[in-house]
Amino acid sequence: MPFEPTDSDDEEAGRPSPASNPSPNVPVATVTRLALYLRELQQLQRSGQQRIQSSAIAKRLGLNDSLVRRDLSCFGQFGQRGVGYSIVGLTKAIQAILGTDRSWNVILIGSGNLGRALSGYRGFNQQGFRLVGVFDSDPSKIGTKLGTITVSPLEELESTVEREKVELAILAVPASSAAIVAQRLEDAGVTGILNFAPVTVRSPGSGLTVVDVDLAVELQRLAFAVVNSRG
Amino acid sequence: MPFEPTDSDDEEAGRPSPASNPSPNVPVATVTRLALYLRELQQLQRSGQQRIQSSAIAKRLGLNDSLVRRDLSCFGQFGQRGVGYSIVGLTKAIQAILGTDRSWNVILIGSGNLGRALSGYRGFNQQGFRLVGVFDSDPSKIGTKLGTITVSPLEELESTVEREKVELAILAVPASSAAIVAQRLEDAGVTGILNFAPVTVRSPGSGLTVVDVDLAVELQRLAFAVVNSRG
DNA sequence: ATTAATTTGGAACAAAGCGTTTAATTTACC
DNA sequence: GGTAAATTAAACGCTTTGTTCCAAATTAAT
Repeated sequence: MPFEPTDSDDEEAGRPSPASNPSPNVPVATVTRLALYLRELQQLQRSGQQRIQSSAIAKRLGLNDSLVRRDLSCFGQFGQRGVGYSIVGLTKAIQAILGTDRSWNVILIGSGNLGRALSGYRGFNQQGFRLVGVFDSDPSKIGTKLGTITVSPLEELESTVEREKVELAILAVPASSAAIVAQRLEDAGVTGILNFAPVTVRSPGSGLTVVDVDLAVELQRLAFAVVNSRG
Repeated sequence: MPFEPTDSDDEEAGRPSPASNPSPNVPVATVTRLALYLRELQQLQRSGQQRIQSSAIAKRLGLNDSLVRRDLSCFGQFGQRGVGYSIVGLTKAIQAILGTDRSWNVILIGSGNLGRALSGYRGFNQQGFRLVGVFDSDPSKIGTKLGTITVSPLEELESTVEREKVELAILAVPASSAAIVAQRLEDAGVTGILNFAPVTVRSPGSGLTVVDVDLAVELQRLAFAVVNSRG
């Protein structure tokens, strides 16, 4: 009987940290893996396959089958017992979970080396992220083209955010100006920042969400892992 | 009495996963934070400051003081009671922990948009990572300059790794060729790969360490966090 | 039809990681 | 000397994470 309500989560309550975790039931690690499942599924879809089992997904990523199922069952029932998952169905389901079943308007701040590379990154477009503006404060950069997009002066940031309903921004500016630009982005109404600047761009309790990617930190993590693996 | 031996870790033993975690006592999150502490310390050092307290480091990163101290005390005693930490001393200590107290020879595979951006990234050099080669399979790229380095044909990969004692590689090639190149890197003797290709480059149980950075995945995580924050 | 095999769903369990708190120790300053 | 400040180290509890186990559902075969 599948008629029991699924609100078994307030059975033993106890939420000491009400604002710390955005969505209580979902582990952070699950979200990251979901994106990886999506990557594999899209690859399978291109190969023409129709159905897939949790065990096959797990094998491709070196995980346990039940972990895959548990990750998915956090959000609903997407599979068919005895059969498996429809690849297109599961793809759409995961996209809906991640919020990439629609298009996101994104702007890029900083047209240096990294900014130029990011503007041309195909993965963004393929996952529904639409680059609608590139900004820089350097006058010599303004007016130059990055692919099909022309670099605009930083002054036009606010107006573009409003006009294009921009929600996400990619921050690829020097560390020295990152904090100021982040504040302007927040004030302009941007709700999410992918921050490549090697500084802390912390939201002071606001609704701003920041995901940090520090390339030097990643290399340091690699160095540590290498040093501590042989021994 | 501070004379008790500090091997309290085998008191209740139980290591069901012997090869999964390189260094048992150190949480992964600690390593990541260590790199962030280092970032802040280097910034402080440039400002000419001599000493720092754990509470000040914590405040800069939005953390708890005791977490900073506990992270550090995983590896030894670097502070002075009643005083705090010497900035230069702690900087060197963290570098020693991370393995960046020496120079690492690094090669870059792939001279596309992302590869070009990474080759010019100052953060790598500042942390002791020395780029000693850039490789590409595209004949039209070979011979072109990335900063001071000339792009070499992929065929020379193995000889360069041996000659320059290369330990780390940055993989910035298309997904389709990532697995093959990764295998070649491992065979050549590279022990660590920073992988930007959106595919699983898993070591089949070898000594190879891989750190993945998938830019699309990061944006998807951001989208999820944004969607699930307002509610 | 009925049975057997496969596969998901979901609860229960166990362990590890993580962060905070508390007490003890050392240093600096008055 | 005594007090305040700051690190250490251990202990505690909570959260998170991954696995195991069993029930439910579908397909295929007998």
